[in-house]
Amino acid sequence: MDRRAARHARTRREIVEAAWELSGRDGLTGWTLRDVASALGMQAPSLYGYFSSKHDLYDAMFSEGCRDLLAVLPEIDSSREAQDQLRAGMRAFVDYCSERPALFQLLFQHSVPGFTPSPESYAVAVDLLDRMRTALAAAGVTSARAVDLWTAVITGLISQQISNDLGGSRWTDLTDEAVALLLTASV
Amino acid sequence: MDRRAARHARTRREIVEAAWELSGRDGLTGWTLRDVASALGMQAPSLYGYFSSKHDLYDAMFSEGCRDLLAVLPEIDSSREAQDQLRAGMRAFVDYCSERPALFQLLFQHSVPGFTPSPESYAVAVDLLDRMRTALAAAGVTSARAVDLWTAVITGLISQQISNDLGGSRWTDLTDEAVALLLTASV
DNA sequence: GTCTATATTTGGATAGAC
DNA sequence: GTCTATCCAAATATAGAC
Repeated sequence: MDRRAARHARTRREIVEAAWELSGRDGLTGWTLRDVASALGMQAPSLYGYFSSKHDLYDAMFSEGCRDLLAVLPEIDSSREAQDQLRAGMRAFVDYCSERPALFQLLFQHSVPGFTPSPESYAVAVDLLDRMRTALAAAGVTSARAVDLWTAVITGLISQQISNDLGGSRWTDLTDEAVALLLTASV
Repeated sequence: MDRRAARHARTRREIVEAAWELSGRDGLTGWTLRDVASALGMQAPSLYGYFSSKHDLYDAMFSEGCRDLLAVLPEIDSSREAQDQLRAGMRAFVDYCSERPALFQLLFQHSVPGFTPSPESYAVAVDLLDRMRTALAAAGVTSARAVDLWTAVITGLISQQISNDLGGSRWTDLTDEAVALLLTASV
Protein backbone atom coordinates (compact mmCIF):
# COMPACT_ATOMS: atom_id res chain seq x y z
CA MET A 1 0.00 0.00 0.00
CA ASP A 2 1.64 3.23 -1.12
CA ARG A 3 1.48 6.55 0.69
CA ARG A 4 -1.53 7.73 -1.23
CA ALA A 5 -3.57 4.64 -0.42
CA ALA A 6 -2.54 4.80 3.23
CA ARG A 7 -3.63 8.39 3.49
CA HIS A 8 -6.91 7.57 1.80
CA ALA A 9 -7.54 4.72 4.24
CA ARG A 10 -6.76 6.94 7.19
CA THR A 11 -9.16 9.63 6.07
CA ARG A 12 -11.81 6.99 5.59
CA ARG A 13 -11.35 5.83 9.16
CA GLU A 14 -11.56 9.40 10.40
CA ILE A 15 -14.84 9.89 8.59
CA VAL A 16 -16.30 6.73 10.08
CA GLU A 17 -15.10 7.76 13.51
CA ALA A 18 -16.66 11.20 13.18
CA ALA A 19 -19.93 9.61 12.08
CA TRP A 20 -19.93 7.38 15.16
CA GLU A 21 -19.24 10.35 17.38
CA LEU A 22 -22.15 12.26 15.91
CA SER A 23 -24.33 9.17 16.23
CA GLY A 24 -23.51 9.00 19.91
CA ARG A 25 -24.54 12.57 20.44
CA ASP A 26 -27.45 13.06 18.05
CA GLY A 27 -28.62 9.55 17.30
CA LEU A 28 -27.89 7.18 14.48
CA THR A 29 -29.97 9.16 11.98
CA GLY A 30 -29.60 12.55 13.64
CA TRP A 31 -26.77 13.88 11.52
CA THR A 32 -26.12 14.78 7.90
CA LEU A 33 -23.15 14.45 5.60
CA ARG A 34 -22.60 18.17 6.10
CA ASP A 35 -22.30 17.56 9.83
CA VAL A 36 -19.74 14.82 9.34
CA ALA A 37 -17.72 16.88 6.93
CA SER A 38 -17.74 19.98 9.09
CA ALA A 39 -16.64 17.94 12.12
CA LEU A 40 -13.50 17.18 10.10
CA GLY A 41 -13.10 20.65 8.66
CA MET A 42 -14.20 19.45 5.25
CA GLN A 43 -17.07 20.18 2.88
CA ALA A 44 -19.79 17.62 2.29
CA PRO A 45 -18.98 16.85 -1.36
CA SER A 46 -15.46 15.87 -0.39
CA LEU A 47 -16.83 12.83 1.40
CA TYR A 48 -17.83 11.38 -1.94
CA GLY A 49 -14.17 10.74 -2.62
CA TYR A 50 -14.38 8.13 0.15
CA PHE A 51 -17.95 6.90 0.17
CA SER A 52 -20.34 6.64 -2.73
CA SER A 53 -23.40 7.43 -0.62
CA LYS A 54 -24.59 7.91 2.93
CA HIS A 55 -25.65 4.27 3.02
CA ASP A 56 -22.14 3.33 2.02
CA LEU A 57 -20.92 5.23 5.06
CA TYR A 58 -23.43 3.40 7.25
CA ASP A 59 -22.05 0.20 5.80
CA ALA A 60 -18.52 1.10 6.87
CA MET A 61 -19.87 2.04 10.31
CA PHE A 62 -21.55 -1.35 10.49
CA SER A 63 -18.43 -3.40 9.80
CA GLU A 64 -16.25 -1.16 11.92
CA GLY A 65 -18.76 -1.38 14.76
CA CYS A 66 -18.74 -5.16 14.57
CA ARG A 67 -14.98 -5.16 14.81
CA ASP A 68 -15.04 -2.81 17.81
CA LEU A 69 -17.48 -5.08 19.55
CA LEU A 70 -15.43 -8.16 18.75
CA ALA A 71 -12.39 -6.46 20.24
CA VAL A 72 -14.24 -5.78 23.50
CA LEU A 73 -15.36 -9.36 24.00
CA PRO A 74 -12.90 -11.46 26.00
CA GLU A 75 -11.13 -14.30 24.22
CA ILE A 76 -12.08 -17.82 25.11
CA ASP A 77 -9.46 -19.20 27.48
CA SER A 78 -9.73 -22.96 27.64
CA SER A 79 -7.99 -23.10 30.99
CA ARG A 80 -10.76 -21.23 32.80
CA GLU A 81 -14.29 -22.15 33.78
CA ALA A 82 -16.59 -21.82 30.77
CA GLN A 83 -19.53 -20.45 32.72
CA ASP A 84 -17.43 -17.73 34.29
CA GLN A 85 -16.13 -16.73 30.89
CA LEU A 86 -19.63 -16.72 29.49
CA ARG A 87 -20.80 -14.47 32.29
CA ALA A 88 -17.88 -12.12 31.75
CA GLY A 89 -18.50 -12.06 28.02
CA MET A 90 -22.17 -11.27 28.43
CA ARG A 91 -21.42 -8.48 30.86
CA ALA A 92 -18.89 -6.99 28.48
CA PHE A 93 -21.42 -7.19 25.67
CA VAL A 94 -24.28 -5.68 27.64
CA ASP A 95 -22.17 -2.91 29.11
CA TYR A 96 -20.57 -1.92 25.83
CA CYS A 97 -23.84 -1.89 23.90
CA SER A 98 -25.61 0.06 26.62
CA GLU A 99 -22.96 2.73 26.46
CA ARG A 100 -23.23 2.89 22.68
CA PRO A 101 -26.94 2.84 21.84
CA ALA A 102 -26.32 3.81 18.23
CA LEU A 103 -24.07 0.80 17.77
CA PHE A 104 -26.71 -1.51 19.16
CA GLN A 105 -29.39 0.01 16.98
CA LEU A 106 -27.36 -0.23 13.79
CA LEU A 107 -26.11 -3.77 14.36
CA PHE A 108 -29.06 -5.42 16.04
CA GLN A 109 -32.18 -3.41 15.43
CA HIS A 110 -31.85 -2.50 11.75
CA SER A 111 -32.98 0.97 12.58
CA VAL A 112 -31.66 2.90 9.60
CA PRO A 113 -34.52 3.01 7.10
CA GLY A 114 -33.54 1.36 3.83
CA PHE A 115 -30.11 0.23 4.99
CA THR A 116 -28.98 -3.36 4.68
CA PRO A 117 -25.35 -4.30 5.25
CA SER A 118 -23.35 -5.41 2.23
CA PRO A 119 -22.23 -9.05 2.06
CA GLU A 120 -18.73 -8.03 3.16
CA SER A 121 -20.02 -6.20 6.23
CA TYR A 122 -22.47 -8.92 7.01
CA ALA A 123 -19.59 -11.38 7.07
CA VAL A 124 -18.07 -9.46 9.99
CA ALA A 125 -21.38 -9.66 11.80
CA VAL A 126 -21.35 -13.41 11.30
CA ASP A 127 -17.93 -13.55 12.93
CA LEU A 128 -19.45 -11.80 15.91
CA LEU A 129 -22.32 -14.24 16.17
CA ASP A 130 -19.90 -17.15 15.85
CA ARG A 131 -17.91 -15.86 18.78
CA MET A 132 -21.12 -15.76 20.83
CA ARG A 133 -22.09 -19.24 19.78
CA THR A 134 -18.67 -20.60 20.62
CA ALA A 135 -18.78 -19.13 24.11
CA LEU A 136 -22.26 -20.54 24.65
CA ALA A 137 -21.28 -23.96 23.35
CA ALA A 138 -18.29 -24.04 25.68
CA ALA A 139 -20.71 -23.58 28.56
CA GLY A 140 -22.95 -26.34 27.29
CA VAL A 141 -25.56 -24.26 25.49
CA THR A 142 -25.89 -25.81 22.07
CA SER A 143 -29.50 -26.13 20.97
CA ALA A 144 -30.73 -23.52 18.52
CA ARG A 145 -33.73 -22.73 20.71
CA ALA A 146 -31.55 -22.17 23.75
CA VAL A 147 -29.23 -19.88 21.81
CA ASP A 148 -32.22 -17.88 20.57
CA LEU A 149 -33.51 -17.50 24.10
CA TRP A 150 -30.09 -16.28 25.24
CA THR A 151 -29.91 -13.67 22.51
CA ALA A 152 -33.43 -12.48 23.26
CA VAL A 153 -32.74 -12.06 26.96
CA ILE A 154 -29.40 -10.33 26.51
CA THR A 155 -30.59 -7.95 23.80
CA GLY A 156 -33.75 -7.37 25.83
CA LEU A 157 -31.70 -6.12 28.75
CA ILE A 158 -29.77 -3.79 26.50
CA SER A 159 -32.85 -2.55 24.72
CA GLN A 160 -34.68 -1.76 27.94
CA GLN A 161 -31.62 -0.07 29.34
CA ILE A 162 -31.32 2.15 26.30
CA SER A 163 -35.00 2.95 25.97
CA ASN A 164 -35.91 3.51 29.59
CA ASP A 165 -32.83 4.32 31.63
CA LEU A 166 -30.23 5.75 29.30
CA GLY A 167 -26.95 6.30 31.10
CA GLY A 168 -28.07 4.32 34.13
CA SER A 169 -27.69 0.66 35.06
CA ARG A 170 -31.19 -0.44 36.04
CA TRP A 171 -31.21 -3.30 33.53
CA THR A 172 -27.51 -3.90 33.00
CA ASP A 173 -27.28 -4.72 36.71
CA LEU A 174 -29.56 -7.67 36.04
CA THR A 175 -27.13 -9.32 33.65
CA ASP A 176 -25.54 -11.72 36.12
CA GLU A 177 -28.94 -12.76 37.40
CA ALA A 178 -30.18 -13.37 33.86
CA VAL A 179 -27.10 -15.40 32.98
CA ALA A 180 -27.50 -17.53 36.09
CA LEU A 181 -31.14 -18.12 35.29
CA LEU A 182 -30.41 -19.08 31.70
CA LEU A 183 -27.65 -21.43 32.80
CA THR A 184 -29.97 -23.32 35.11
CA ALA A 185 -32.34 -23.81 32.20
CA SER A 186 -29.80 -24.80 29.58
CA VAL A 187 -27.74 -27.41 31.33
CA MET B 1 -71.21 16.10 21.57
CA ASP B 2 -73.02 17.61 18.61
CA ARG B 3 -72.99 16.31 15.06
CA ARG B 4 -70.08 18.49 14.03
CA ALA B 5 -67.88 17.35 16.89
CA ALA B 6 -68.76 13.72 16.26
CA ARG B 7 -67.81 14.01 12.61
CA HIS B 8 -64.58 15.71 13.57
CA ALA B 9 -63.73 12.94 16.00
CA ARG B 10 -64.49 10.29 13.41
CA THR B 11 -62.26 11.87 10.81
CA ARG B 12 -59.52 12.11 13.42
CA ARG B 13 -59.79 8.40 14.06
CA GLU B 14 -59.69 7.68 10.35
CA ILE B 15 -56.50 9.68 10.00
CA VAL B 16 -54.86 7.83 12.86
CA GLU B 17 -55.97 4.52 11.41
CA ALA B 18 -54.55 5.40 8.00
CA ALA B 19 -51.27 6.40 9.60
CA TRP B 20 -51.06 3.04 11.38
CA GLU B 21 -51.78 1.24 8.16
CA LEU B 22 -49.00 3.08 6.37
CA SER B 23 -46.70 2.43 9.32
CA GLY B 24 -47.39 -1.27 8.97
CA ARG B 25 -46.48 -1.24 5.33
CA ASP B 26 -43.66 1.31 5.10
CA GLY B 27 -42.39 1.60 8.64
CA LEU B 28 -43.13 4.03 11.42
CA THR B 29 -41.23 6.86 9.77
CA GLY B 30 -41.65 5.71 6.19
CA TRP B 31 -44.63 7.88 5.26
CA THR B 32 -45.42 11.56 4.84
CA LEU B 33 -48.44 13.64 5.64
CA ARG B 34 -49.17 13.66 1.91
CA ASP B 35 -49.30 9.86 1.97
CA VAL B 36 -51.74 9.83 4.86
CA ALA B 37 -53.95 12.43 3.22
CA SER B 38 -54.00 10.70 -0.14
CA ALA B 39 -54.88 7.38 1.49
CA LEU B 40 -58.06 9.12 2.64
CA GLY B 41 -58.67 11.01 -0.59
CA MET B 42 -57.63 14.27 1.06
CA GLN B 43 -54.92 16.85 0.56
CA ALA B 44 -52.11 17.21 3.07
CA PRO B 45 -53.04 20.68 4.39
CA SER B 46 -56.48 19.41 5.35
CA LEU B 47 -54.89 17.29 8.06
CA TYR B 48 -53.98 20.43 9.93
CA GLY B 49 -57.64 20.85 10.79
CA TYR B 50 -57.20 17.76 12.96
CA PHE B 51 -53.58 17.72 14.04
CA SER B 52 -51.29 20.65 14.64
CA SER B 53 -48.17 18.81 13.45
CA LYS B 54 -46.88 15.41 12.45
CA HIS B 55 -45.67 14.85 16.00
CA ASP B 56 -49.19 15.57 17.17
CA LEU B 57 -50.38 12.78 14.90
CA TYR B 58 -47.73 10.45 16.33
CA ASP B 59 -49.02 11.37 19.76
CA ALA B 60 -52.54 10.29 18.81
CA MET B 61 -51.12 7.08 17.36
CA PHE B 62 -49.29 6.49 20.63
CA SER B 63 -52.36 6.76 22.86
CA GLU B 64 -54.56 4.89 20.41
CA GLY B 65 -51.93 2.16 20.13
CA CYS B 66 -51.81 1.81 23.91
CA ARG B 67 -55.57 1.42 23.98
CA ASP B 68 -55.49 -1.21 21.22
CA LEU B 69 -52.90 -3.16 23.14
CA LEU B 70 -54.85 -2.89 26.38
CA ALA B 71 -57.90 -4.24 24.58
CA VAL B 72 -55.97 -7.26 23.38
CA LEU B 73 -54.70 -8.24 26.82
CA PRO B 74 -57.02 -10.60 28.70
CA GLU B 75 -58.74 -9.32 31.82
CA ILE B 76 -57.63 -10.67 35.15
CA ASP B 77 -60.11 -13.31 36.28
CA SER B 78 -59.67 -13.99 39.97
CA SER B 79 -61.28 -17.41 39.71
CA ARG B 80 -58.53 -18.79 37.50
CA GLU B 81 -54.95 -19.77 38.16
CA ALA B 82 -52.77 -16.65 38.19
CA GLN B 83 -49.81 -18.27 36.43
CA ASP B 84 -51.97 -19.52 33.58
CA GLN B 85 -53.41 -16.06 33.11
CA LEU B 86 -49.97 -14.53 33.18
CA ARG B 87 -48.78 -16.94 30.52
CA ALA B 88 -51.83 -16.18 28.36
CA GLY B 89 -51.34 -12.45 28.82
CA MET B 90 -47.68 -12.61 27.86
CA ARG B 91 -48.45 -14.66 24.78
CA ALA B 92 -51.12 -12.19 23.72
CA PHE B 93 -48.69 -9.35 24.24
CA VAL B 94 -45.81 -10.97 22.38
CA ASP B 95 -47.98 -12.11 19.48
CA TYR B 96 -49.73 -8.78 19.02
CA CYS B 97 -46.53 -6.74 19.17
CA SER B 98 -44.73 -9.10 16.81
CA GLU B 99 -47.49 -8.65 14.26
CA ARG B 100 -47.35 -4.90 14.63
CA PRO B 101 -43.69 -3.91 14.68
CA ALA B 102 -44.46 -0.24 14.27
CA LEU B 103 -46.61 -0.30 17.38
CA PHE B 104 -43.84 -1.90 19.37
CA GLN B 105 -41.30 0.59 18.10
CA LEU B 106 -43.43 3.63 18.86
CA LEU B 107 -44.53 2.51 22.31
CA PHE B 108 -41.48 0.73 23.63
CA GLN B 109 -38.46 1.74 21.62
CA HIS B 110 -38.94 5.49 21.27
CA SER B 111 -37.90 5.22 17.69
CA VAL B 112 -39.40 8.38 16.24
CA PRO B 113 -36.63 11.00 16.41
CA GLY B 114 -37.67 13.95 18.55
CA PHE B 115 -41.00 12.50 19.58
CA THR B 116 -42.03 12.27 23.22
CA PRO B 117 -45.59 11.42 24.18
CA SER B 118 -47.66 14.16 25.76
CA PRO B 119 -48.63 13.76 29.42
CA GLU B 120 -52.13 12.67 28.37
CA SER B 121 -50.80 9.96 26.08
CA TYR B 122 -48.22 8.91 28.60
CA ALA B 123 -51.02 8.37 31.10
CA VAL B 124 -52.49 5.70 28.83
CA ALA B 125 -49.11 4.02 28.66
CA VAL B 126 -49.02 3.99 32.44
CA ASP B 127 -52.38 2.21 32.47
CA LEU B 128 -50.82 -0.43 30.26
CA LEU B 129 -47.84 -0.92 32.56
CA ASP B 130 -50.16 -1.10 35.55
CA ARG B 131 -52.09 -3.90 33.92
CA MET B 132 -48.82 -5.78 33.45
CA ARG B 133 -47.75 -5.20 36.98
CA THR B 134 -51.08 -6.36 38.33
CA ALA B 135 -50.91 -9.60 36.38
CA LEU B 136 -47.37 -10.19 37.57
CA ALA B 137 -48.26 -9.43 41.18
CA ALA B 138 -51.16 -11.87 41.04
CA ALA B 139 -48.65 -14.55 40.07
CA GLY B 140 -46.34 -13.62 42.92
CA VAL B 141 -43.90 -11.41 41.04
CA THR B 142 -43.63 -8.25 43.05
CA SER B 143 -40.04 -7.05 43.39
CA ALA B 144 -39.01 -4.21 41.11
CA ARG B 145 -35.98 -6.16 39.93
CA ALA B 146 -38.06 -9.17 39.00
CA VAL B 147 -40.53 -7.01 37.08
CA ASP B 148 -37.66 -5.39 35.19
CA LEU B 149 -36.27 -8.79 34.26
CA TRP B 150 -39.67 -9.87 33.00
CA THR B 151 -40.07 -6.81 30.81
CA ALA B 152 -36.56 -7.25 29.43
CA VAL B 153 -37.15 -10.88 28.50
CA ILE B 154 -40.56 -10.31 26.95
CA THR B 155 -39.57 -7.25 24.96
CA GLY B 156 -36.36 -9.05 23.99
CA LEU B 157 -38.35 -11.85 22.39
CA ILE B 158 -40.45 -9.35 20.48
CA SER B 159 -37.48 -7.30 19.41
CA GLN B 160 -35.57 -10.31 18.10
CA GLN B 161 -38.65 -11.59 16.33
CA ILE B 162 -39.14 -8.28 14.59
CA SER B 163 -35.50 -7.69 13.73
CA ASN B 164 -34.49 -11.16 12.62
CA ASP B 165 -37.54 -13.19 11.63
CA LEU B 166 -40.26 -10.77 10.64
CA GLY B 167 -43.49 -12.59 9.94
CA GLY B 168 -42.21 -15.84 11.45
CA SER B 169 -42.40 -17.29 14.93
CA ARG B 170 -38.84 -18.29 15.76
CA TRP B 171 -38.80 -16.21 18.95
CA THR B 172 -42.49 -15.89 19.75
CA ASP B 173 -42.56 -19.68 20.04
CA LEU B 174 -40.18 -19.35 22.98
CA THR B 175 -42.63 -17.32 25.03
CA ASP B 176 -44.04 -20.18 27.11
CA GLU B 177 -40.56 -21.45 27.83
CA ALA B 178 -39.42 -17.97 28.89
CA VAL B 179 -42.44 -17.52 31.13
CA ALA B 180 -41.86 -20.86 32.78
CA LEU B 181 -38.23 -20.02 33.36
CA LEU B 182 -39.04 -16.63 34.84
CA LEU B 183 -41.67 -18.15 37.10
CA THR B 184 -39.21 -20.63 38.58
CA ALA B 185 -36.90 -17.75 39.39
CA SER B 186 -39.48 -15.38 40.83
CA VAL B 187 -41.40 -17.57 43.24
C1' DG C 1 -8.27 15.78 -3.41
C1' DT C 2 -10.94 19.52 -2.17
C1' DC C 3 -13.44 23.27 -3.17
C1' DT C 4 -17.75 26.31 -4.81
C1' DA C 5 -21.92 26.27 -6.92
C1' DT C 6 -25.91 24.10 -7.89
C1' DA C 7 -29.30 20.56 -9.29
C1' DT C 8 -32.94 17.93 -7.43
C1' DT C 9 -36.04 16.25 -4.39
C1' DT C 10 -38.58 16.10 -0.54
C1' DG C 11 -41.63 17.19 3.07
C1' DG C 12 -43.54 19.96 6.86
C1' DA C 13 -46.18 23.85 7.30
C1' DT C 14 -48.83 28.33 6.09
C1' DA C 15 -51.95 31.70 3.36
C1' DG C 16 -55.94 32.56 1.57
C1' DA C 17 -59.82 31.46 -1.71
C1' DC C 18 -64.14 28.99 -1.91
C1' DG D 1 -63.69 22.03 6.17
C1' DT D 2 -61.20 21.42 2.16
C1' DC D 3 -58.91 23.04 -1.51
C1' DT D 4 -54.81 25.18 -4.51
C1' DA D 5 -50.71 27.43 -4.42
C1' DT D 6 -46.68 28.27 -2.24
C1' DC D 7 -43.07 28.91 1.11
C1' DC D 8 -39.14 27.35 3.37
C1' DA D 9 -35.72 24.48 4.90
C1' DA D 10 -33.06 20.58 4.67
C1' DA D 11 -30.23 17.16 2.64
C1' DT D 12 -28.27 13.97 -0.84
C1' DA D 13 -25.76 14.12 -4.73
C1' DT D 14 -23.40 15.96 -9.05
C1' DA D 15 -20.58 19.19 -12.17
C1' DG D 16 -16.71 21.33 -12.94
C1' DA D 17 -12.95 24.64 -11.53
C1' DC D 18 -8.48 24.83 -9.17
